[in-house]
Amino acid sequence: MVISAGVKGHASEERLVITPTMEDVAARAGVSRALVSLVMRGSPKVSTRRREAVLHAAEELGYAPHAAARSLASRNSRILGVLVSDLHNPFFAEIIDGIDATAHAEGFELVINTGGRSPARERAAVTNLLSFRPAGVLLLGPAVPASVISDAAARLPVVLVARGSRLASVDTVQDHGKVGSALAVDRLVELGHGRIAHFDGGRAAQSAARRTGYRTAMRGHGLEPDVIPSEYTEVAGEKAAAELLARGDHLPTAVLAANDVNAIGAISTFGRAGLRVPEDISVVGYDNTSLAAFRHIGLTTVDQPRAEMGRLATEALLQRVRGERTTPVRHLLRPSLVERTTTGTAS
Amino acid sequence: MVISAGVKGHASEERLVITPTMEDVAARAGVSRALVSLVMRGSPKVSTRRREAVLHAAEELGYAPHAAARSLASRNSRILGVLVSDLHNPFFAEIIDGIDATAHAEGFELVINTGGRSPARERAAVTNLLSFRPAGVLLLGPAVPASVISDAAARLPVVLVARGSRLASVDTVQDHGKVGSALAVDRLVELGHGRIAHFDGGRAAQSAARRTGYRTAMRGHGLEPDVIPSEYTEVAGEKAAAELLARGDHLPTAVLAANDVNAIGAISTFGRAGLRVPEDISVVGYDNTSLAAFRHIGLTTVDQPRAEMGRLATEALLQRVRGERTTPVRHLLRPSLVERTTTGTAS
DNA sequence: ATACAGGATTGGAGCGCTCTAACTGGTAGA
DNA sequence: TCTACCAGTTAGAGCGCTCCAATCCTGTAT
Repeated sequence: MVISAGVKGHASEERLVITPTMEDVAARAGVSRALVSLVMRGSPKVSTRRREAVLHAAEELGYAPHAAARSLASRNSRILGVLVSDLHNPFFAEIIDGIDATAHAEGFELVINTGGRSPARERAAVTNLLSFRPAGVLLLGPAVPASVISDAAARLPVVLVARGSRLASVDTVQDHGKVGSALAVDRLVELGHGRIAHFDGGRAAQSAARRTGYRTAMRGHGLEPDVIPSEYTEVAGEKAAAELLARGDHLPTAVLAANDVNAIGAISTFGRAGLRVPEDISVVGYDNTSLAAFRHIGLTTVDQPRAEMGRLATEALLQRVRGERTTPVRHLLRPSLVERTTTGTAS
Repeated sequence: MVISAGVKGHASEERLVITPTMEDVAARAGVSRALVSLVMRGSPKVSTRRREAVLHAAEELGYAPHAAARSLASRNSRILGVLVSDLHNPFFAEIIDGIDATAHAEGFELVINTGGRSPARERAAVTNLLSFRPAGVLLLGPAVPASVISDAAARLPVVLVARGSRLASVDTVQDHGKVGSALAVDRLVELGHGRIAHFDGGRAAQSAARRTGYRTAMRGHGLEPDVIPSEYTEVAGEKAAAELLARGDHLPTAVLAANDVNAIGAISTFGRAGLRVPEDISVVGYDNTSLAAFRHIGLTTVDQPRAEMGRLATEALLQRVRGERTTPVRHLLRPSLVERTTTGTAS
């Protein structure tokens, strides 16, 4: 049986501490640990004299609060978990950019995990994320079954980006693909185009919405839709363009591509075939990736406000975290058309 | 004075616990908390019967260990801190991709922080990162003063990516800019080029190495270096190309641009001036961003293996974390030339 | 001088976990 | 029968912090 314990000691010894604790700062400033805690949390009920003494001591020791200890003791965390289905995809990178800015402005840190496009790995990633007991999580384009999402949502606030949900406990942020396509079609019609083809994105995310929007808009103008199955890649864009060219005469005068990369593929095929863009054929992309902005390319495209999506998702999450809202929010972002040099009046 | 404390109680009550703790699992499995801890850490010294009982109880309760409590108690963490000077830049996004893969394979999680190109914000970000008491930190292209780096390195393993250091306590991972430039020059000379200009990257990172490599290689071939000050942007590339054109006759037959984006700017200016690439002038980029690979662009460029850099950086960091090495490592990655369609024989 | 208010400060318990040392109940050797 | 041993298990302290309640001031009113 230990008789005399209690001599904490290490704080009073003036040896160099590798990673100082609150106790060390308190000893150096000649105050209690609790007071240091108050100062570190910016409490107003500390006298100026003590506050300065504490800050000075902390500075000298190079002290920074231990986040894990802090969140353990306070039973809440300043961490937001982020699951990205694919970090490689710049689309998500730019959304994270928006999340990052908003979260940091509100004093939250990000713990980022990737799913690598595999539902099994994503599931593990979610469990991992939850082990940090974050204040909430943001799932970017997750491929996990809905049950994983509802389980998580039962424990903490969850926001889905680029994926829908019917759960009342989760918020969602997506772009309005139908509107985006319609925007492009409307403008092309305005420019005098009547034969407008659409290269679609196959079974990939958002593809159906864009296709439907295209069809509806065409019919609204009394025009016949002309969908050519394609994919979200450059090669698929080249292939779809080649199919179009193989028709011979009566070519469309404009193409709404599946996305930017697909549009660029189409443009190179048209170019090799001797067609000038936009004089002979107009091309519109989708996403407004940084790619589209290069003068060398100058792609007219539908802008999907990715950073904005990140911001909205984070704000929605923080509202739940703070308990300001319990009803679900469904953000459907309004896309906009960015006109550059690949569109012109119909020939 | 409290006489009878000790009745923790909450574990034995069978009510639904929102976020179960080890205590809850122990109560349900009919064992001690310590045993649950052993099971969760995969200790071999637990009987099969108990192990299964514990895992079963954990499964039923949906229990996952609390990472913060775990790292607080064990005094070490499974977190790696990552500071990105600019998440917006795809160059870093791809490096993070490599870091992410390696770290997760080794069971580490990433806490990512951005500096937003401002040394002051980066400094704050480093402090923030350290508050998580990560096992180590990776600084990607940091702009902070060297003192911040050495302070951090005094506390934990630090690896610098895309920045050099003389500190024995930090490892560095960079690409060998001199070699990359030389590679491009050598190949151009092989193609018969004699007048090769270089648009440089000004004061930005890696710029000096690339410039020096260019100069040395040129002199090695008995050729006169011709450096035109520029920057890592498309606009700067356009401007440098215009300067070149303004010289009138005796134009170079090839240009080694500062980077890919700079090269694309140069190509558009050349194109507008009626020069064909590569028939009239060859252009080589640097970085091999995804941009360069587009067939529409087909840029010949020097490849910098970004994912590989992320992997090497993470491995170096983990070696230090595990105490396997204390001597510094300086990775100088060997770049390679990727030939596409913007280079040809000298006219 | 005495009481009191209210701001400033502090002790101590406890967050969920790990880790050491100690304990348990067999089993085997003397 | 006694001791030794060992795999399996557990109690208890403590990681660095927050938060509550209790205590200590200091100035002002009485």
